[in-house]
This record gives sequence, structure tokens and C-alpha cells, in this order.
Amino acid sequence: MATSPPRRPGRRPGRTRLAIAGKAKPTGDLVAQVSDHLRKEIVSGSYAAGMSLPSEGGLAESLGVSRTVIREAMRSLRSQGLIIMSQGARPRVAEVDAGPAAESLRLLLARSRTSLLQLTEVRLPLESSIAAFAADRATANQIVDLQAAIAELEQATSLKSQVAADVRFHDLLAEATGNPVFATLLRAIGGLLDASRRRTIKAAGPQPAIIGHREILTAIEQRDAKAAETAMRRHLAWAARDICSNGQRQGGA
Amino acid sequence: MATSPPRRPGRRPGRTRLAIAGKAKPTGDLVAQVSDHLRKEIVSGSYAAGMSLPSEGGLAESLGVSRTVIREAMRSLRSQGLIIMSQGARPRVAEVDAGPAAESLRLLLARSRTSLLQLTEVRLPLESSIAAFAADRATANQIVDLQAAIAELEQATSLKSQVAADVRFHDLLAEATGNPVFATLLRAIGGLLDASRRRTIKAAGPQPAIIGHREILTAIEQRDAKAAETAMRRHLAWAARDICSNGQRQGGA
DNA sequence: CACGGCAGCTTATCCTACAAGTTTGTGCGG
DNA sequence: CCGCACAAACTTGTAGGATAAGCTGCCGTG
Repeated sequence: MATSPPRRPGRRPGRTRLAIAGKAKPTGDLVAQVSDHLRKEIVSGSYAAGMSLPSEGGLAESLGVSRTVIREAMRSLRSQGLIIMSQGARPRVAEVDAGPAAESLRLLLARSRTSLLQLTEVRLPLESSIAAFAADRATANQIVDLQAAIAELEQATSLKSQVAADVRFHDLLAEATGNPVFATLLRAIGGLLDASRRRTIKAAGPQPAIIGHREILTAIEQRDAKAAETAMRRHLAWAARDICSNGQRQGGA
Repeated sequence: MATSPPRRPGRRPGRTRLAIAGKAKPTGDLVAQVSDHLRKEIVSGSYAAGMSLPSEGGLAESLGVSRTVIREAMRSLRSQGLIIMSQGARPRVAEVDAGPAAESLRLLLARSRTSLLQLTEVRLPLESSIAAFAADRATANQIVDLQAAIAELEQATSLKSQVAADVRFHDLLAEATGNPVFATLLRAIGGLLDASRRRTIKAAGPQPAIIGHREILTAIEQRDAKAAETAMRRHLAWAARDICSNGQRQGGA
């Protein structure tokens, strides 16, 4: 390529072939090719989280495309939460985080005019299962952590710390299932329910939540999956009541 | 701006102020400002689905930034599924679609090291609820579509089309809940289970799936949520058996 | 009216330049 | 030898211009 005739600017004529290993795709969308390529590298773990990616210029040269294409591909990966960019520093692979997926869900819900009610509809079976699995699998340490989260909620004074303790209990529970898929999905959905949580606790205080959490934890300590599931169902039903009464749209950031 | 001294290329000095209505944000990230601005316009409905956006050049001029910035903002919106771009035509606002959110979730799950077993563990309560809700809410048209999906599976000969018909039935079911969150989560999880599905159908043929789907649909036609849930549970248990025996990790795209 | 072709607009890609931030290495003082 | 300030090199962010390729709609012809 170094010896090729002086390429004039503009779109490369004919078959745009990317210097990416393997078959040449005739798609013609260089940005998509590059971003797919990098996405696979990141998801497969070739680029581990926290690792620096090559510079834009380096990638441009090694892939045989202009920096413009690299930049747009990076922007795409960035908006998917796969990389983190800041001026002056090479882009780094982002830690696994439910934030972008939650944001994506939020966009979808905002556009499809969905209510909080629909989120809780999904949350109910999800968290019920979480409670059941946690009852089967929670380790002694995890049970201690759950107890601590309840104590945290009891002692919390500010609304903010109360909500945080509430969220923490549910997160710990998801973690206690030993199945990261539960934790991931819960966080994606839960992040959208923060406003609702705040309202609920503000209106009713932390007591109902404390009681609900205690019931769940008791069932878990007794390794009673059915009871844990039932307790969770009751706990969520209480929280959902508030939403039903004024099932307003969720939208804001 | 026409009479200003000839701006030399490079980053605009000092405070970068965007010609966006309202307060001037001192963030310094022009692309984020532009994409946030456009995202709000789209989500709020100022730009309705299907409507054409202004051209890149027009936006660049009206917002007072370079076309580079506009393009990167567009690329971001595009990867979030908000707009559709094709060479030669102005970008258009995309229809509301759960695809991008599901893809985002899929990426998230793919990066957390999850096994097929863990995915099916989550899938079970999710799809059970989906079946139950669908029994309550499926419209007559949706029931017809579900019947068609079963017929599709019956008549499919290639493994590929069989898998597609199988996926389609489950997607339609999720859609019949009327809750897009279900559809999104299901697609995210389902996308990671494709290989498993292929293996299962390859090993046992489509018959078990057809029978399972028929049972589910019968329960839905009778508006029997409990029965639908039970049927789905049985259907998935059959599919999961294969996975348990060789519970390997999933990875690829 | 039907239809083909052309002109204009628009996106896709490439290039170059420069501002502003980060990282790195160097050298000096303690 | 260690630590710190400072400069050089590197890197991203933005601007602006050029060309290729695709789309749209208008206009003229049959």
C-alpha cells in the first residue's frame, strides 16, 4: 500500500477492503466494519478491561482506514459503554457496567411511552426468582452482608442513604444467587426505578421496606426458597401499589 | 460569523459555546452536547419517527459546529438506534425498536462471564411470566401470528429456519405481553442462546419444540395464565436438559 | 401520462491543520 | 539515590476542504 499511486482524497473506489484479518467483507461501511472488529476484540477479552487501546492514528494505519473512520467507530463503541475516551489520553476499555444498557432501556421506554408499571411487571418475576435462588445458595458471608444491609437501612437517616441501603439489599440478594445474569439485569432495570424508590420511601418511610427485607432474609436463613419468593412478591407488591395509584410516565434523566 | 476574522482550523479557543437554545454549557464536549440535544428532540417527539433530519451540513451551520462533530453525534445516535443513515439520503428518525436495547444488554451479558446454564436460569422465570402475561393480554391477531409461527416451525426443513421459527414464537410471545421490557430482556438473553438452540433442535429435532409451543398456545387461547406458565416451564425444562449435561461457557457473537 | 436521464443535494471517506490535554522522559536540586 | 518541576512527545478534539458514490426529484421526451 505504501507503493500505491498517490490516492486522491474522497471515497476509496471499488471494493473497500479492510486490512482486518480474514475475509474481506463487501459491506462498504467501513465504520461498521471497524467498530464490529473492535467490539469483538473487546467482548472476547482480547482487550481486557482497563487496557489502553492503540491510538486513533495507530489504528487508522494498521487497519488501513482514515482517522475519521476510526473516530466514528470509537464514538459508537463509546456510546455502547465499551470504551472510555478523554482528550489527550488513549482510549481505554471500560469496565463492565450496566449503565449503558440501562440507558438504552431508558431510551426505549421513553420512546415507547411505557410506565414504571411495566418495569415493575418485569421486576416481579425476576426478583422473585432471585429470592428463591438466594435461599438455596447464599453463603454464610452473604447472609451476614444482607443483615448488614438491613441494619444500614434501619440506621440511615437521609432519604438518599435509605434508598442506597434499599438498593444494596436487592443487589446483594442478586449476587447471592451466584448468577451474574440476575445481578446484571436487575441493575439495568433497577437503575430506572430510582426515582420511584425515592418517592415510595419518602411517602411511607423506610419501615415497610425494612419489614419486607427482614421477611425475605428470614426465609433465606431457613433455606426456604418458596417462602423467600413469597416474601419478595409481597415486598414488591407493596412498592408497586404506589406506582399503580399514580402510574405516571417515566422520562427524565 | 461571516464577518469574524478568518478562523484558523483547530479547536475553537476559549469557551466553546454551542448555538443551542438555552443555557451555554461549559462542558467542552461538543459531540456530547449535540447528540444530547438531538436525542432529546427525538425522544420528546419533536422529530417524529420516520421524519427526515436536517442534513449534516445544515445542522453544522445551524448549531455552529463543524460537520465532523455532527457526524460523530449522528454516529452515536445511530448506534443507539435512534436514527437511520444511508449514503446519499438524509438521516431519518428510526421507528421505536427494542433491538438496540437488547443488543446493549446482550453485550453486557456477553462481557460478564456467563454460562449457558446461568442464562437459562434467568430465562425460566422470565419466559414463564411472559407466557402468563401473554395469556391475559394477547390480541386475536397476535394469537394468529403465534399459530403461524408454529406452522412455520412445522414446515421448516433446514435447521436454520427451524431455529428462526422457534425464536420467532418466543419473540411473538414476549410481544404479546404488551410490555416491551419483556421483549428486550428476552432478546438479549435469547441472542446468547442461539448456539444452544441450534444444538438442541439438531439433536432432538423440532418435534419437542412444536409440542411445547402448541401446549403454550392452547393455554393462551383459553386465557389460562397458570396453564401457560406451566407449559412454558415444561418446555424450557426440556430445552435445559441438554445444557445441563454439557454446561459449557458461551462466548462468541 | 409513463419513463428515462440528468442535475443537485447528501452522505462516506480521506486529508491536513491546529488547539488542548495527557504521558513520559529528562535533568536538576536536595 | 530520590523526588519534583518542566519540557517534549504523543494523543485526542475540532475545524475545514476535497472527492467519490448514492439518492431524489425535476424535466424533457416519447
